[in-house]
Amino acid sequence: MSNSTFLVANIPQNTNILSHNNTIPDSSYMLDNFDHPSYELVDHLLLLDGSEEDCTSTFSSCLSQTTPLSPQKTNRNSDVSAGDVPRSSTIKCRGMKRVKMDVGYRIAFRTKSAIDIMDDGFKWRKYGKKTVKNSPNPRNYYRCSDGGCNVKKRVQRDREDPSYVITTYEGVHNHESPCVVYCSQMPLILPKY
DNA sequence: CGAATTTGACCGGCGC
DNA sequence: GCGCCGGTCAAATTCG
Repeated sequence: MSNSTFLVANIPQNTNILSHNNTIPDSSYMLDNFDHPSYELVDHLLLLDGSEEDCTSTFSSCLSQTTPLSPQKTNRNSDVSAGDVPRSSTIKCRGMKRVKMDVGYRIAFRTKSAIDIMDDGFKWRKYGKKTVKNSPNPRNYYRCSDGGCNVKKRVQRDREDPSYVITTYEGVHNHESPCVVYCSQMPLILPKY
């Protein structure tokens, strides 16, 4: 198996997503602690450098299996929507020059949700929207609105079942989640028994 | 009125 | 080299 992991899980009710620490969370932690009244985490796909897996195709084709797909080259002639998880991302600098760089950490989640944007504790700024080939649903691009934080996420509805939302996080936050900061500043009140 | 979002244009990568 | 496609920029527009 390559350095990617694929898990399928029905997540027990518990705590909020991405509230663990100041980074993209540990996937097992998220799986253990995912909870939100509006969404249900169904699948997640952890992708590290070098993975060539395609989240959308993986999610779409693996709903009934729990083993990882063998890595596949994105093929323009197939019905795979290329680019869900690129091997590396490009960052465009001023003057439309792009600098290729390793993204380091990617993780994709498939959640059943009526809303597109999960409240993960971070503040995101939308910077693009794109209709992708072979998908009726547009893909939305978000960037962490914290200055200096380069984390991005892509949000797209599952092309086979629009009731599912596929969210791909890319990068690691270099700051605390505003939610964590807020909670840590609150006085600790313990219930009396 | 400043911040956030929308959206058309542009760019680079890749396959042919 | 050309065309397709995904990703990003940035001006225009909308929102609070």
